[in-house]
Amino acid sequence: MKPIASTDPGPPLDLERFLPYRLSVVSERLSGAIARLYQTRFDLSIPEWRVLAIVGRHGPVTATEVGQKSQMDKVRVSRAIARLVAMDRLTQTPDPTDRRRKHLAFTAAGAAIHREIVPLARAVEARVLADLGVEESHLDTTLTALERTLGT
Amino acid sequence: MKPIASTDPGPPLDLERFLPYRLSVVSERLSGAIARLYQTRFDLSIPEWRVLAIVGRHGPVTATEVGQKSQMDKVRVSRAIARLVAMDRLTQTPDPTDRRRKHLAFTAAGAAIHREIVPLARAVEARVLADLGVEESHLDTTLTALERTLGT
DNA sequence: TGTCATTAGTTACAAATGAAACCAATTGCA
DNA sequence: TGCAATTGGTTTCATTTGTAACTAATGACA
Repeated sequence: MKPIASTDPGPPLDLERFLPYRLSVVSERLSGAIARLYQTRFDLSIPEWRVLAIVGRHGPVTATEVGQKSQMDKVRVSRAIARLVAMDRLTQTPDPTDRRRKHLAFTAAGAAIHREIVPLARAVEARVLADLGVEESHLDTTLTALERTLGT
Repeated sequence: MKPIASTDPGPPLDLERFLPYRLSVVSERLSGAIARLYQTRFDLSIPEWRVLAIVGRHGPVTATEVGQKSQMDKVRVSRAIARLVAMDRLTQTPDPTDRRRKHLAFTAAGAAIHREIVPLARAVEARVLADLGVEESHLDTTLTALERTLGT
């Protein structure tokens, strides 16, 4: 009988079986693939993509709202917006009742890009889900559970 | 009957329901929490942590092997190792048969840290899994499936 | 009203990251 | 052998990111 000291590290930890590591690798792969796709095809970064998605889904919004809905901090949001405005994909119109806020809306070019990227995103997602096979059904509930325990 | 043009974007895309986004947010949260933990307690970054885990699990290894086993590119590995060596947590001994390679091993300090961080990592993982409840059982198979389709 | 605290958004600075160039050692092969 | 191609690992440079400080505008409340 081997006594177990309270600091006994136990068996060595297998990185390949460690949940946070696996999650990170998988997420990194998927995001990376999508990032390359949008980068080469639309000169669009992931943060910029998220901003477009939020504007497309929720209409004219402020930077703060974008941040809340996209889980990005305000600096990242600010920079993504700045670039989208510079590329003439978004317009900023000051809120008359609070001149700190600016409402974001698509330009024609922005709307056009949005119309292109949404189906593309769906297609990528659909392909992954199809490849997943039977596990596909569990994925949503598993992610929901993770979001719950990690406090979205 | 509305005809559907081939470019019809369909309903606006909900970021909160978009798989790559959800995966990224969840992974980011978990990794972030762990990163802060290791940073404040051991002055250890995630890449450094991964290197220690690999050395602890696979014994003396080279930088290239670390890269393969931890899914990190060689630059990140090189820098993590450099810092671990500078902090006297790892030793590098040149391979006599190939003087480009250096075998990495723990110093006493490195081994001590490794003994501390592994149980801590397990504890974090265990807490998440416990919080997951019934979904816990699906998580592993779901991740395995994702790894398969995304090509680990 | 006047002032202090808060909020929206930007900027400045430092750290992390990756692509590409790089050096040194080894291998393949004429 | 000798030389080109490859491999292990590091460095350089540009880009991305986050923290903290900042400006401007609004709100709270004496």
